[in-house]
Amino acid sequence: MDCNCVSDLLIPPVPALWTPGQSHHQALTRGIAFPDWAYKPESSPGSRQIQLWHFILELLQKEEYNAVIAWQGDYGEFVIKDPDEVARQWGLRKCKPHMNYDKLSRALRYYYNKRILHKTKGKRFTYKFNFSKVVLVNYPILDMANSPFFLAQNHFNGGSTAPDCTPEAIQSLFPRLPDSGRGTSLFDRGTAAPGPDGDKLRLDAFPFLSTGAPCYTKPPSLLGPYPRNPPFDYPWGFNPYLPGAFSLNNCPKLPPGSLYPSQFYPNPLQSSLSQLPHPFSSLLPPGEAGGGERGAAGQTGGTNGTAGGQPVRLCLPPYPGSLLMGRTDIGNGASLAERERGEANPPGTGLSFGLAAGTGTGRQSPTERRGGVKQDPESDSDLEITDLSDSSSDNENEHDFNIRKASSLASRSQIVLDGKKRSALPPVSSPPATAAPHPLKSLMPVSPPPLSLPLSLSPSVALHEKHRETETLKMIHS
DNA sequence: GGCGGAACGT
DNA sequence: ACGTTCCGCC
Repeated sequence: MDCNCVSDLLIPPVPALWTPGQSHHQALTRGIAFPDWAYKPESSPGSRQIQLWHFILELLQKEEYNAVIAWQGDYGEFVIKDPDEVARQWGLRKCKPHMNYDKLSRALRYYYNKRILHKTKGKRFTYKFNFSKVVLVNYPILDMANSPFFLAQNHFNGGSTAPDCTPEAIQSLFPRLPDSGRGTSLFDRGTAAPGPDGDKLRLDAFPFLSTGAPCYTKPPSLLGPYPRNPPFDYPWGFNPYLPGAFSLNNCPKLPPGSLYPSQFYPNPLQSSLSQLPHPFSSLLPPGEAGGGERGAAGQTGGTNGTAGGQPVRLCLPPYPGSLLMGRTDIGNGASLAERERGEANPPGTGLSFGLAAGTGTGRQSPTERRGGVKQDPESDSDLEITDLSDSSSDNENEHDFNIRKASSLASRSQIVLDGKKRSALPPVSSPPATAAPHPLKSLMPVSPPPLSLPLSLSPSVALHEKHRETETLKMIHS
């Protein structure tokens, strides 16, 4: 081919697996680590070209592109500050030298119908991700059943399995996992009629769940959450963005034998999403919702802020109310209100940030960076979204549910936060493991019992987790 | 700038 | 399917 603009740009010469003591630089400079399959050349069998929304997330995640594209405004909202540059980068990625913002934006507009994106009206070059969809579609497998988010989603779907959590959807998230290229499903689908029991997740198909290679023995959602600095704890223990647990932003070095064993492969998208903030932040009083950093930083070019005096990269979308509501972005309370007030977005209302992008050193402009090493997670997460409900119109039942659910969840999070304040969960740097109650577990009394699926990952781990769970419950109830 | 139809490519 | 390219319209 006369176009070599993909492989040499996208496939960084980095080890496929992140392990403690390995590839730290690569991982930490971007605050992420990618699974090996994420580095497959796009020309490799079974691979497909990166999708635009993923590329956008990728840019949003990169510190050096903050002047080009950045989270700004409402939750999931981002601004293309330099449309030409974004288009140029996209053209680079896709070997389309004549790409421009007009064309790119046409592609973005195609996402409207898919509910992946929508336009923030009245704000130039501003779009908004529908993270409830993105996240749900991309992270349904691990611990969703235990999360209020999942419950909410279920609720909205009449108690049936969330449509986006179908085996097909999950399969689509990992189209290039080792077996997928050979047509092996992630699911052992029963030969009988498909159904709730007919589809079993093939855990062994997930490299990060496998037991062969040195690897995290269980997904982070099953581990106790890696201790996060308040207010970034996820009360239900399942962070749909899967941040701190293995986000290298928060745990730059996973000590051997730590709560988080050696390696876990984050989904590249998840890595992007790992920078999302506390989902409940807007439900909490401002003082509890992240220090109010967002309001100041978010609208002022919004690339940086401070936390604890340390420079923190704020490349995060604001509060995911949509997640909480288990609805599309449009369906969440904040966005609904936002729409009603013409999408005006008062900054600083309950918006907070997670910490992201570790080093903060040596920022490069995209221009400086051109020709440099690029990476491409190139996840092929399909986002063909089947949203049974019309996101543009909330019926009263859903609205009512939203309110009830929100208050319920808010109180839950408050409980956890209160508990945290008193019990002083160890910070990120603290010795982990048994001392850290699992926020999800702490919610067990009000949550349905966990499905057996995740716990079956590893008997020993399951036992250990069970033990911890018991311990946690003791703590909570004492 | 933003939208979406249409034809087209891969 | 997912854009890319072009374009008329607002």
